[in-house]
Amino acid sequence: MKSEPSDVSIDDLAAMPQQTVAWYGVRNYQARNFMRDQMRVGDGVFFYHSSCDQPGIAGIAEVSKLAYPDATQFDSGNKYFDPKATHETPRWFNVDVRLKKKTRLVGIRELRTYPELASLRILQKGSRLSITPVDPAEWKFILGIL
DNA sequence: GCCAACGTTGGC
DNA sequence: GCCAACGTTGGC
Repeated sequence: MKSEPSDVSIDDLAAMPQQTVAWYGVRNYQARNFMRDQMRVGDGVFFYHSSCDQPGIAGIAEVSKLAYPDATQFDSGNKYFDPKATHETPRWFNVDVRLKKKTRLVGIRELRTYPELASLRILQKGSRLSITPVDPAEWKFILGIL
């Protein structure tokens, strides 16, 4: 899961109550569907810093709450407000994510050097999705290089 | 700041 | 349903 550290960094997450953050503001249908349809409590998450000086994996987290409606879609003063969303039929969801541990920063450049990660979604050309699945083999491999 | 690669919008 | 125009993402 990508986060801009200027918004929420791994250290910000560590400082939050229960070291948990609601993953609000996702306004992409594919990313939403991953959260809503596939992510389950206890699923592992790589916390990735994007759009910053040192993009890369900054820590490990886990899903701590199943998908639920993203409150920001109903707030007309919020930048993530969606006039087409209603409480009856919410359009956007978020999960809660809890920090497991901060790791060394594994930069995207380093990630690209491993043949084992050649098909990692985030490394594919044109991949802009903020939430992407990680294969079990990729997950294990990355754990091994931390 | 650039720009490739997407996603979304809206007229037709 | 097509597709041009526009907006966004995100590494560099």
